[in-house]
Amino acid sequence: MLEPLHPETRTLADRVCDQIATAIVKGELSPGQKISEPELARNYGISRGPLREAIRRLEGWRLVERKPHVGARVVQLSARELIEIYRVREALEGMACRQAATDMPQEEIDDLRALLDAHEAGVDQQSGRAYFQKEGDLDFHYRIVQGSRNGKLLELLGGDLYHLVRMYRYQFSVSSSRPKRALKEHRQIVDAIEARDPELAEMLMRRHISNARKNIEDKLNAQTTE
Amino acid sequence: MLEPLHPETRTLADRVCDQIATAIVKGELSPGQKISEPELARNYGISRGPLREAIRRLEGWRLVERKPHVGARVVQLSARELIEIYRVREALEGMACRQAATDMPQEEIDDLRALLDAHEAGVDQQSGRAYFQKEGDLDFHYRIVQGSRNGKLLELLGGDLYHLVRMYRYQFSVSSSRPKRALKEHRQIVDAIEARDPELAEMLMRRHISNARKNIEDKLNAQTTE
DNA sequence: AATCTGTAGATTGTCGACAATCTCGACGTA
DNA sequence: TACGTCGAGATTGTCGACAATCTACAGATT
Repeated sequence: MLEPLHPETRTLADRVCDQIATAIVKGELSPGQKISEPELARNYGISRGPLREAIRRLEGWRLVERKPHVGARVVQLSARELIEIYRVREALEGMACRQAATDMPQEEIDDLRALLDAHEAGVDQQSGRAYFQKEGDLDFHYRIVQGSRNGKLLELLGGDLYHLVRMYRYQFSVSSSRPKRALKEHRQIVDAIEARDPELAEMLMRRHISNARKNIEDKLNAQTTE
Repeated sequence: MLEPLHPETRTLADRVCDQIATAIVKGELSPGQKISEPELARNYGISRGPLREAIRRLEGWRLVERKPHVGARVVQLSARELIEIYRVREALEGMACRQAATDMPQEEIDDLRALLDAHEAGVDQQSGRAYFQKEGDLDFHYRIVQGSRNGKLLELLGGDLYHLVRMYRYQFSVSSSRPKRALKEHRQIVDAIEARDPELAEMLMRRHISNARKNIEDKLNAQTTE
């Protein structure tokens, strides 16, 4: 049984969907910007059929909003929505963390510790700082959700919400202005999971995300007030 | 300013998407059944273009699963997935209920009580029993999520999860074999919300959904063991 | 000047046709 | 008989063209 030699087994619409999603997350397509089907089709070198299918899926991921007979626009998340997302994360990831304390295999816990070590090295030195603070943090959270062994949870957090949070981080470029503090909280969480203490693990995760939310709220208030 | 007289302002793909979603939820399209694009297109009297877009969105709603170059199938949710959904609901609706206790307007609380009265009347008499137990219960939960005033929460619970739970109820036709008990729990929840007691409201909702989950687990175990 | 109307252009929605890929049964070989 | 190969048919993926709708600007009217 050979792995697919054909370099592209996935469909055009699938690939373009990922490309557009990345472009939106990284801000190459500005929030609120109108999405012109003919233009995008030319850019990606495909016809409008697959492109429209890709847009339909992005709509499901809440990365674009569509009005019939008018067109699609890149979502523009408000401060309010961002706070809402963090409240949802608090509930969901709190639960994920509790279940991870029960079901996450020791091997994955070890990997998680290794990840944190890498983060620490990245925080100390200037190089790679952006990466570890932006995507690395999400990677940590993602792994814990995986550890919960709850597929629906992974779908929700790893799907819609994950994209939106990544998008927010790139847009506001507020890569967690409290890296050392966050790293310490991460270590506490892993400790609780390894100690197989579900209550503590959930509590720590909720507090961790709650702290992040308050941090954002303060920044947004400062921006608005100044 | 007139409301649209044009009977159908929505797009073909949108309408067909809803039609197919309903058909799946009600079991007219069996779980696991293959979705033939040419056949469905003929049935609904449209071409394959809009149909494919509809399928793409259904895929986002987790009502169908698609494999490239093979086709789409109606999802078939396992007992495990069903339990997972209920655990997610426990976390999310618990939070929704807590926020509803803070932010839900008195007017909506009154409406909610009226809804419960209607349910009680429906439970007593045989007629309409199926409705109140199936959709009525979901209606109750939906309104509380609305009361939380958290848009993301409404998207998550009112989107993917809502469809899947409805689908499960039709498929297994286990319309809550504990209607009186459930109704009593509903009333307690509304009381807690009206008393503006967030902690109690969350706790009661979590226990309510947890009870429903255990109820399902027992039934599934009985089915498997017998 | 401000508002309304109507037309031109562009964009979105829909369709049918063609190409690429998969499915499944027939055939041949060990 | 069991297994692998091959090919016909059907299905999915992609494309370009046409129809329906919206947007924006120019001109007319009060």
